[in-house]
Amino acid sequence: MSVFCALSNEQVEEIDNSKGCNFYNKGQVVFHEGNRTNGIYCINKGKVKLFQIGSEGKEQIIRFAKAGDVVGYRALLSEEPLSASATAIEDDTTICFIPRDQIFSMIAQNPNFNFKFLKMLSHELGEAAKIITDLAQKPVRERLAETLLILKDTFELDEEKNIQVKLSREELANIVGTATESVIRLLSEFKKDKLIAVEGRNIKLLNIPGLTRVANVFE
Amino acid sequence: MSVFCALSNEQVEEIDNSKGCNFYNKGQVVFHEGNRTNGIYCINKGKVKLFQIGSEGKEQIIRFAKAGDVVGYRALLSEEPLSASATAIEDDTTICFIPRDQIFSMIAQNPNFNFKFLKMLSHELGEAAKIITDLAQKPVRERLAETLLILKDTFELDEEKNIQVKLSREELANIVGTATESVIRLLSEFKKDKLIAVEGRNIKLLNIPGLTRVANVFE
DNA sequence: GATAAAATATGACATTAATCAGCTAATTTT
DNA sequence: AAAATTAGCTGATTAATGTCATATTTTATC
Repeated sequence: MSVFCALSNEQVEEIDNSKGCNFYNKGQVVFHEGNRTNGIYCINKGKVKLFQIGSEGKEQIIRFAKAGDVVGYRALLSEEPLSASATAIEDDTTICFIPRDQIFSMIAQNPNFNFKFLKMLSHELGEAAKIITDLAQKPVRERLAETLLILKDTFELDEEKNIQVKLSREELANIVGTATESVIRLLSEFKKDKLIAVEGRNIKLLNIPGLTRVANVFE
Repeated sequence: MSVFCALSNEQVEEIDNSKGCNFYNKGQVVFHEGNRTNGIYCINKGKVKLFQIGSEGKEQIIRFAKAGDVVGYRALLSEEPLSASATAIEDDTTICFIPRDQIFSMIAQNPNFNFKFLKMLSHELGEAAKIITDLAQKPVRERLAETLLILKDTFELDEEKNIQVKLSREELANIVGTATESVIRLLSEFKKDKLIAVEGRNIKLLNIPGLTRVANVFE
């Protein structure tokens, strides 16, 4: 549920008047880690990945955002530089920029909007803690299975159980925190075990309970 | 800087009247992962560790809190169960509980207090993202060096450069995400390289630039 | 202060996963 | 359409780190 559903009609209109929309093709940069931001970005259409560059120059994907999601709010609210870069992972991704003052005045005026932000941030923080525990404790195989399940929850499956996002093997590796080759090998294992079907970048989840077992998730 | 410095004198007094303070000895549980919380916990004195239990029953330390810090706010604000457990890591740790209604009404009444929370949450989220990237990409040796530097920033050094917190090798391993034996071996390596001195649970940082180099941190 | 228990230390070994190399398939560019 | 680039795949090898066994030291308990 978007933070903006907390706004009144007038407030939505106010935002509509001040916001600027931009189009991005796959691979185009929305914002860059380390820069300052002066507002937040709302995904209207398409998908983006948020990632940091580690000390060896390797990309680490922190999270994804899709239509209805907001990115860049962390840096705005903490008044720190952007902690991650964002790039579109689909063509025709449409993103609106809402300037800082708009956001701050609405937080001040509208308690609901404010609580939505508090809730969103604290929820994200809980998700981050789970990821930390998994990265620290689970082997690669389990983390990959879990990543597939998280992608399912984030982007949903179509009628044929395909995860509704297309990622390269390398990008999957950059979520899981492993080498591209390991992802390739493990995906074929999952395929052999009839847990998934793979066609290029299309991944079909054939056996979700099975994947959940591999991921060793119990919630 | 504590969130409470945003409060007026009357508000501080109001909290003082409603809050309940408790004492905890080393090892005692402040709250338990999975439970609901109905307020937040302010550390008055002492130190606590926040941790999750991973799927194999292993503890993963997510963060620490010391006098002036607040814990339990994530679960309160997200209206989710507590994502971590908290236990005291020092004797005579004193913690006050501030009930939910107090907090929510102050957030609503006092924009400064509100922004402090937004800032604290979004800052934490940025720290979590860094930890994720490090866990995913850095080898154990670098992560241990970095952990020592983070402990230094959190708890500071005394006049003799000792980190002002006492942790077991196992606890260090549960921050780094490694085996206790690996921590033991790496600490002796660091000792041999004159980066640190170790006396029981006392760790002296002899060469911070050296440790920074090992941790491969560039900020 | 003796005994038990827990924490720390060390070595040998097993396992996981990264790296490297080479090869094939798929895209993109010209 | 050919050439070039990128992505995906596979096998062999190496390096990192976890596990297990055992010894030693420290701390807690009686």
